[in-house]
Amino acid sequence: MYIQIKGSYLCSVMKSSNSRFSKCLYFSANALARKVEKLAIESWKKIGFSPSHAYLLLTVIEEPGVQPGTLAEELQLTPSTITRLIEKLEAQKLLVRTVEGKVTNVYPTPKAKELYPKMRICVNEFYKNCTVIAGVEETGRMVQSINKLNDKLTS
Amino acid sequence: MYIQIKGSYLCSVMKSSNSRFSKCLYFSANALARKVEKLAIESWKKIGFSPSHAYLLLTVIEEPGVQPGTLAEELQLTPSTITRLIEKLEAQKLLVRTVEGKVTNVYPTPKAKELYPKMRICVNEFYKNCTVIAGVEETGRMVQSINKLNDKLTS
DNA sequence: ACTCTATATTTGTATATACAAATAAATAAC
DNA sequence: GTTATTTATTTGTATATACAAATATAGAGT
Repeated sequence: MYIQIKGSYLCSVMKSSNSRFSKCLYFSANALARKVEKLAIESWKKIGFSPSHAYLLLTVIEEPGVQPGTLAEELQLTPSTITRLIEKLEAQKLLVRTVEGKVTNVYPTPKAKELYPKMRICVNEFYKNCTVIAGVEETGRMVQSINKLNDKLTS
Repeated sequence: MYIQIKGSYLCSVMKSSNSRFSKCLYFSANALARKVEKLAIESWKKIGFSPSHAYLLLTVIEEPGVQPGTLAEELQLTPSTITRLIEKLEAQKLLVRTVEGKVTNVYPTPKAKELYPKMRICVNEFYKNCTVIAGVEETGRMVQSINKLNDKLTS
C-alpha cells in the first residue's frame, strides 16, 4: 500500500514477497533498483546531487581527463546518457570538456574538487545505510551474486 | 565497452565485477534491472508491449475490475505511473475505466482478452530466457534473496 | 448535520535513461 | 593517395517513472 502524506506517497509498504509477481525477476530486480536508488538519493541529499551525477563527478575527480566512453563503462550507462549527465554538470560549472580530434576529455573544475571530501562522506553514508538495513555480510553477498548474474546476462 | 553496430549500441560487454563501482549496490542493482528489462523487452517483442504495459494488462485480464491502487501495489509502481500506463492502454482500446465515486475500476476489452494466450506465452518465454541464462535454481534463489532485501528496504 | 481527516485517483511537471541516427575523426585497404 | 570502415561522441526523439499538488469522495468525530 502506498501511504499518502500531505499529498505525497511513500514507498510501497507491501512486502515484495506478497506481490502478485513475486517470483518474477523482472519485478524483483526493478523494485530493488528503485529502493536502492531512493536510499542513494537520501544519502546524497546533503549536497543535492542525484546518484548518477554524483558518481560521475566523483569518477571525473578521481580520474581527471577521463573520456566519456570510459565513464559509460564504469558507470554502466550508455554513451548518450553520459553526454547528457556531463552537459548538466558542465552547466553547473562542475566539470569541463576539451575536444581534440575524436577524443573528448573531461576534467573537474576547482569548484568540483572542493566538494570532494563531502562527496566521499556521502559515499560512505550510503554504504553505511545499506549495511545497517541489510547487514554487512548480507549486503556484500548480495552485491556479489547480483554481479555474477549481471555478468551472465551480459551477452 | 559499448559496441556500435550501424550506429546503435549494444549492452556493455564489460564485466560488472570489473567495474569501478563493482562493490556498490547502487550500480549492481541498477545494472541488473536494466539487463533484466532488456531481456523482458526481448521476450515481449512478439506482441510489441513494453514489460510494464504487458504485466499491467495481464493483471487486468486476470482480475477484471481491479483498481489502480491495487495495480500499484501488485506492480510495485506509484499510483501516478499506473494512471499513465492505463491511459496508454486505454488509447489502444485494450482496457476501459469506470469511475464510481472515488473508486475506479479497470476492465479489459475483448481485444485485450484475445491477446491473453499470446501474453501467457511471452511470460513463459521470459521465464525460460532467465533460467537458460542464469540457471533454474540460481534464478529462483536470486529472486528470493532480492525479495528478502526488498522487504528489508521497505521502511 | 457539519467539519475534519483519510483515501483514491489524476494532473502538472521534471528526471533519467535509452535507441537510432548524425557527425567527425582515425585507421585500414587497396 | 583516395576510399571505406571503424571508433568516439553528440543530437533528436521517445519512454518510463516519480514527486508534489490538485481533485474529489468517503468516513469519523463531535
